[in-house]
Amino acid sequence: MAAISIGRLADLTGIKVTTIRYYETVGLLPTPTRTAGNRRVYGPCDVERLTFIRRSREFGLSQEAIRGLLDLELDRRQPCQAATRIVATHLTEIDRKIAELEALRAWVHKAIGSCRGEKVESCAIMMTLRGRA
Amino acid sequence: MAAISIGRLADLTGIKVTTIRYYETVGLLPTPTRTAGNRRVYGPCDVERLTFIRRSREFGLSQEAIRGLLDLELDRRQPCQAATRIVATHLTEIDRKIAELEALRAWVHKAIGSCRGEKVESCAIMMTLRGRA
DNA sequence: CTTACAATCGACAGTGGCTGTAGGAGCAAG
DNA sequence: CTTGCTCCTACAGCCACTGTCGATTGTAAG
Repeated sequence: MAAISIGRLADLTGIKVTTIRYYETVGLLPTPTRTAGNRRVYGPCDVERLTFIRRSREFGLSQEAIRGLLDLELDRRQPCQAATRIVATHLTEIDRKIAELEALRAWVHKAIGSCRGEKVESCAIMMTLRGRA
Repeated sequence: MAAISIGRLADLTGIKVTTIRYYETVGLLPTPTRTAGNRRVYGPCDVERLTFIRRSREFGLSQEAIRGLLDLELDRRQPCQAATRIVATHLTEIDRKIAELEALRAWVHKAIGSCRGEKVESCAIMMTLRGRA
């Protein structure tokens, strides 16, 4: 059998040891078996599952979303609409955040552009922050 | 004297009562005087200061940055380079976040686009999440 | 004056997704 | 046997708040 320690699992997946233990506490990873010396023992399935989690996190998916996708992995013969829905919702969220940041960027950019290097009292940026609008 | 209660201050500035108390604990607002019945009493300066904080938060500035700007407000005759630097740093950070989200968006969009409505096992999105890359 | 109700009080837990710290115990090589 | 690495649990901290609790104070109506 391929017994894998937590450190080895960390190396294999690129997830830190502390984060692996954290994922266990929040239920993203099942509680593993232990050695006589109380060390966690993992197998190939855990490598796959944790890799799936890492990739999902790289996608920016929330733990809740990842939980949903992991549930779908339990029965791979289902149609994949549920998966698509989760990821599409996430895409919408990304678009919303981008739009928010673009608007913010324009505002901050404009404020900086109108500063003429004056004193704090008359600085356009500071005026904007004090302003009533 | 214009004695202002915490609730009135909240209405005047658009900041929640709980948040005002929170700002006091973290030092963004000074500890106010109290009535005989232990209620916080504010004045016009507090309205100005809290408005400044609200506007700065709308800019997306961190508490640390806001603290820096509030310090500058203490001596308004200084040149405003320090203020400009704080806000410019923030702009850079916004740009970085936008770039990050754009890249993420492209990746997620591509993954969704390649899904052909199959079963979970063969779904392109799920394959991507399982993948070794 | 009483009663009802709104406003306020302090303290502390929870959010998400981890990271960091403290103080140990297990285990292989030299 | 000792050194040095990995691993263990438990808990605090990050950010910027929000929510909850029961207790107290202020105020308007009856």
